Amino acid sequence: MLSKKTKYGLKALTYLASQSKREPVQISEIARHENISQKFLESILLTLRKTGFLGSKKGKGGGYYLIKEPGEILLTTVIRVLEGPIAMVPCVSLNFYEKCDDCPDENKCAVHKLMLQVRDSVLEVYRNNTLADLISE
Amino acid sequence: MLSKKTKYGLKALTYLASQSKREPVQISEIARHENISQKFLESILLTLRKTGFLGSKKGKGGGYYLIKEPGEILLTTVIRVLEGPIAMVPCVSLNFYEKCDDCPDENKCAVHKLMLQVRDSVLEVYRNNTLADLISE
DNA sequence: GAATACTCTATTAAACCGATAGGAATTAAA
DNA sequence: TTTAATTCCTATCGGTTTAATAGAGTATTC
Repeated sequence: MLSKKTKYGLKALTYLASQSKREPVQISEIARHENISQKFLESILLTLRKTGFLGSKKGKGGGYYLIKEPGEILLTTVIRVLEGPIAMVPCVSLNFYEKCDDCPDENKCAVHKLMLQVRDSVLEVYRNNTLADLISE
Repeated sequence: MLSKKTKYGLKALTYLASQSKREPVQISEIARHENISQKFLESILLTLRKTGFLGSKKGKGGGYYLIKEPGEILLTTVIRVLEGPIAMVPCVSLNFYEKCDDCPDENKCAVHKLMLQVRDSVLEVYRNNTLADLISE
């Protein structure tokens, strides 16, 4: 299941991407427009800023804005920041690899074999999509 | 993340599938061979029996066994039983569809658009694999 | 009838998730 | 210079899920 954090984060990003101008948009506006709990959204936008997707401006007239072009923001990176590993098991994760406790030999493991395929096919989807692709015309 | 339930279930199924004879295999043997908590595995095998993948025999010499050929067992069905929906959001699920509370229009939703693609690509992987494909030669 | 092994229900501990609270820091405008 | 608006940060909470365990119950074989 996709966490609400990721879901809300993606929605907020696309909302920002669909703005005609790159000017600060307030949390409250995004929350209202996307039906998201404002306080929860706060924490999400904060991590998106700390991880380099958003810029922010404090104080009156402040808000959040994209600091890259939507076409340059790959979904792989967004998902990894918000949701964590793309792989469904750590033993097939590219960025968060961990060996299984059980499982003496990965190459003979059915789960490993299957989840490798899943990882690759999901990864391809994410790699083929930027934020720009998600904005509906 | 894949739950341990699904992981263990898949391992148990492939272990049973790799048996030369379709004779009952005891829970304890599977648990030992795959490094799984026996009690936990018990409940998993029980649901696999109730959902038509396994047969069982009680008493001495009893155990669990496959009741279909490994080549006939699609991963889609196994995953749905053990893990639940394949889709990452209910609004793109084929078998467990639910509308989102937020989100006035699915067709304009970025998350929906993306997760549709993910669902399709994952589904293709599961559809192209049977239990037989997961057994290492 | 005794041993074996599946069946079922209940409980637990830990982890995670979504949401909330409250105040500190910063900025713009009056 | 004061006030209002807004992000920033930390802490916490209730609920749910997960993985595992315990133990009694039931069926079968030898």
